[in-house]
Amino acid sequence: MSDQSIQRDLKKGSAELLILSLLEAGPRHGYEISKLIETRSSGAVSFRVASLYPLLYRLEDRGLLQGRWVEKTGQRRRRYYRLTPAGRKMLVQRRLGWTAFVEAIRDITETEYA
Amino acid sequence: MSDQSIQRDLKKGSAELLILSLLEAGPRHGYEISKLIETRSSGAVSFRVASLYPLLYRLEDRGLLQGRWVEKTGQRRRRYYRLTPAGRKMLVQRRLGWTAFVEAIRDITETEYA
DNA sequence: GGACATATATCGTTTAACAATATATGTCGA
DNA sequence: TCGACATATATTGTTAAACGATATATGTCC
Repeated sequence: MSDQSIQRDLKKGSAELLILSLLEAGPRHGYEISKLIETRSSGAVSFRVASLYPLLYRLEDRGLLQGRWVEKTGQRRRRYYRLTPAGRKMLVQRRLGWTAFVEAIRDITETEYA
Repeated sequence: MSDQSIQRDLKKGSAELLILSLLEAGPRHGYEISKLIETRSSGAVSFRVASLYPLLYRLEDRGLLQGRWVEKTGQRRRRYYRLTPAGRKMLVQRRLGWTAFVEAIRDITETEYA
């Protein structure tokens, strides 16, 4: 397992939390979400389009997001997503789950020599 | 994506860190590692045997662990694994990578209303 | 008009955790 | 003695999420 695939696997469980969090403050479109993830993490984390767009579709299918096409002159068409009430509830759950998981990893991995 | 599969995916990138960490202090066998993960995390994290044993084989194949069969009367045979020098180096990398990842997630997801 | 950022779409590949199942031994109580 | 349970390792096939690659299309800037 390369460092790269570790990074890939690390992302698997956290992607949903990332998207929901970024939509908490208001609607955003896919490309914007992608760039936010990169810039806020200083490049440490990024999602490829072949991961991000299907993830948005899944979240919409599950009723956590609602998408809306917006077309303006001088811009490519964009699909803006906003959190549904169910999405907000799930965000709360995902934050709790992530915190608990990080704590569990710390409990397991902290050195015994400390 | 169910809560259960999220938990599954969360584990994907962290399993290697867990194993390497638990072998830092000395050799352990697979079943022991499995129980340690459960007890130290108070049941929050556990790996099934169909995940754990193949992972140990992969780590040994990659030269990060070295396994040794130990048979004692009054006990089932056990395979004890210890960290190789390469495994210790990898452990350092995995700790750094995990910390960086957790920080990145925090940077991306922290609420904008704070 | 050429390079690059913006913006979305999708096929096929990879791979790690797991459910299920199997084998085998030791312990403890009824 | 027999059944239940913990200990201990092994393996087959399934599932699902990120990604590489590729595609389409528009806006900007030199």
